[in-house]
Amino acid sequence: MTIAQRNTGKETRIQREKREVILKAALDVFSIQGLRGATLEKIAEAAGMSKPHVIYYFGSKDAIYARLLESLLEIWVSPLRDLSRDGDPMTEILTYMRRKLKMSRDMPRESKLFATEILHGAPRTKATLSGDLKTLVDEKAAIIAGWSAEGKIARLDPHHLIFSIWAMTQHYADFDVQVRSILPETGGDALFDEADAFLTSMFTRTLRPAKA
Amino acid sequence: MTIAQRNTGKETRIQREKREVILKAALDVFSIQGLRGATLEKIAEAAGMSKPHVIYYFGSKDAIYARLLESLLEIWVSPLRDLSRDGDPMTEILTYMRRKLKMSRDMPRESKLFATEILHGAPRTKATLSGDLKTLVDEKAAIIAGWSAEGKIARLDPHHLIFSIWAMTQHYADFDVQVRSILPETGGDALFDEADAFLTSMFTRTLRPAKA
DNA sequence: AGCATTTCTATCCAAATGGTCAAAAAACGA
DNA sequence: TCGTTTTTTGACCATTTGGATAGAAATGCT
Repeated sequence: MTIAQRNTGKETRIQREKREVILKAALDVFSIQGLRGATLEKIAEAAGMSKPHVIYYFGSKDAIYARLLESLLEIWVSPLRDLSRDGDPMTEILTYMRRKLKMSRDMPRESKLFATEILHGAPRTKATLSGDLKTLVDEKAAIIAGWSAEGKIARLDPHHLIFSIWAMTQHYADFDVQVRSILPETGGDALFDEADAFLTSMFTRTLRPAKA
Repeated sequence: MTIAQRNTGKETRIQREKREVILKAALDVFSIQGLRGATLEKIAEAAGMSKPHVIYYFGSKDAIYARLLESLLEIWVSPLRDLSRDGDPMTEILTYMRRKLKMSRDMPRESKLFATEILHGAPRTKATLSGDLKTLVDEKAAIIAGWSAEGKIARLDPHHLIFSIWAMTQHYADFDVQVRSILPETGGDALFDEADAFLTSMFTRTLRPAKA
């Protein structure tokens, strides 16, 4: 009987650890191969255990994928939550951009997993997108619109501003193969330093309010 | 015997038409489901023919995918080829951005196909990326760097500028599900009109040279 | 130690799927 | 019209793969 079925509520230390290992391995495999391209075999091998063992802990391949996605969504939007009405507008937005960029640098597999999910039509995320995420984005967009109206930053569509931050930062994680194919050989972090400089400059110019 | 095997060199009208139909159907299926998620069955159904018939014309599923990708790459970079040293710098770059945005609007399936390929590590495109594409990008980046040095546009890294155009424009095609989940209901083209306005404004501010 | 529970895997199974084959149907050329 | 070639598909096959089963090994409990 699998643990998923038994599910006595409490989780032992060994269960937590094994699940951890499996999720790590699954992230490696899913992020590159996608849900359909990944096989239980590959995940099991990456996790250093047998295929039935993986099933024992999660019940099904889809369950692992769903679990990864679920725990990811929360982390993924967290930088936006911290954008505060009370801070300096320019600083708040640039800080948000930088935190997203750091996430791309430090969690490229997570970024790719999320990207693949959306790209394929977000079958198991759509509800969250148009629910919690929309609520959050609308809320923060309102803050930005406020700054805009007060003349503290330039007049621009706050939703599209947020999209542009997503697009630009995630690009460096999701399409890193392309980026690195074109750029001269740069060590992992150097690329992100370049990106930081460019994006900081770009968003600074974009946000700077027109002279009154 | 399949046509792919026989391959007498010449292609009849009926062959061209059937291949066309199959490629169209395959694009529909691949762009949403990915290479592994798509099945010959689905492609055949979408093309209105039997599974062996699809094999008859292309030999294998992978061959269809490869063919789609190949013919796509050329189209995909063509707007960049038109960026000319002789034009007005700001106009040239904004025009390039707009053409890319239009491609996202008019060819979202192609955009997603390409995105998925890169996301999964570009296994069959890497050579082209670091070859022809890199050459082209380096060439155009040099033009932009020239404009930059002459003070006709702001000082900025031309490679990252190009990446930013890719990232922003493709975002609206590849992540349209997310974008539309968050934005209030807007008809297909209205979204791209908004995006056009935002991006034009963003890149104008980014590129405008600092006062001498 | 001895029993019960949990952890783990070898083996197997059924469904899905990419692709083959032989033959029917259609199109073509004389 | 009649033989030839091309087009089309139903039936079939081999492999892959997600997952079930049963039992072995380990662990925990008393």
